[in-house]
Amino acid sequence: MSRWEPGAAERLQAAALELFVEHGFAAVTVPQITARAGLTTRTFFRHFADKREVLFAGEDAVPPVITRFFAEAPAGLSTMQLIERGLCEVVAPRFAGMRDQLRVRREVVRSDEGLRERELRKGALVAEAGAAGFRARGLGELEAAVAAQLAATIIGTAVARWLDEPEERPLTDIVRETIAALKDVVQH
Amino acid sequence: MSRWEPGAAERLQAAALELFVEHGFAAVTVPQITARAGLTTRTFFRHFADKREVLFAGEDAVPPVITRFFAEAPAGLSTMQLIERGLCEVVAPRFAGMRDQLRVRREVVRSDEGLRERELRKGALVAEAGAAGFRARGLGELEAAVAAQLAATIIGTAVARWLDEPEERPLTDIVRETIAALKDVVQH
DNA sequence: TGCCTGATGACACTACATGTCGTCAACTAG
DNA sequence: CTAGTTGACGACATGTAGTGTCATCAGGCA
Repeated sequence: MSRWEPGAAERLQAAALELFVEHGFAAVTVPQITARAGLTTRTFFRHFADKREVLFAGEDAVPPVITRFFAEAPAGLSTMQLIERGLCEVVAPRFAGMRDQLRVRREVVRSDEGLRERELRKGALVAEAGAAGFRARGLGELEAAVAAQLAATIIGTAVARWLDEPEERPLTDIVRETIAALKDVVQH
Repeated sequence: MSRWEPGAAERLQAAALELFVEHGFAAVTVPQITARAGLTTRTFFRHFADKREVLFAGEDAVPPVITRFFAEAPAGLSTMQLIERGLCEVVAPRFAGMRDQLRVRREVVRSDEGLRERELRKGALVAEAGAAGFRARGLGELEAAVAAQLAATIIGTAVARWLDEPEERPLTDIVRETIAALKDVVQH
């Protein structure tokens, strides 16, 4: 048996989310979180770089997934085909079954400017991984940057709509609708 | 004659930028900034919500400009025409003559994650103003959100390239190149 | 002359974040 | 079986960001 209960980071995340929902992000202090998790303040900052990060841990795993997708994707696909495949086969499945949880989390993030900033930064890191992937496939700097931003726009908009709708339907459907809307906007 | 030297906010901005360039954003404390500007710490936070904001004050003026552009734009333009006009006639001129200054500022922002986050947030606020404008012109929720994100992608990518290039050339040219690249990516 | 307004100074205080050291279970080598 | 090592955590100290509150005083106004 261990000297401490295992899963410190997970306990901190759970305690933090509970408290944020109950009292709002700004009103919750780190000592309150650690008290609920049975740990000390110092330990919180060993697991998370700052108070906001406790809501985003795990998203660091996404960029490597993007990189792997590009490495494994078959050659000969057009940029937009690559985006659609990547979003529908790699990104969207990661959200499956998490809709309710994400809706809760989104309410917390929405309520605080600082959290919104962090969310944007995490998205930018994912987009940067995408841009690197496109460059690796031979796209020019400009085209790669644009393509990655397009992908980020599509998935961001699609997920927002997916969470907004009262009834859940497949995220991949919404991704494809968003791509269609984007093509429509660009073409006219 | 006034009891204090006028232009407190401007002095604080100038002092802050100087110090950030000299020592890096993280290494500079607010008391150091206010000492150079001849003010107190408390006064700094009266003018700027936080330490980062001193680099972004003034960008709050952009969303109203976007809103006005949409109100005054002639009817009958397609979405992409509207984006090109808005970026070339309203947004790009605001950057004219500021290239060297923006390059300095960008180096500072690049060096700090927190500043990058704030920059993304400011961009998101501008994009939201754009989305509202498109909605006001009759676009659906999804199309408006996508269109605004496209505009943000175009201007963001274009400005980055404008600042990267060794020789300065018209930002509007680069905007049009970026739009062309985007259409090319989407069409294939 | 006297009142009001607004920007600033002065001071106190909370919370976030970090550096450093001590502790002790679990693991590892011989 | 033992000695040394590792790693997660607690305990303590400290620095910086950010806020609330009240005092001060030049300039405007009646």
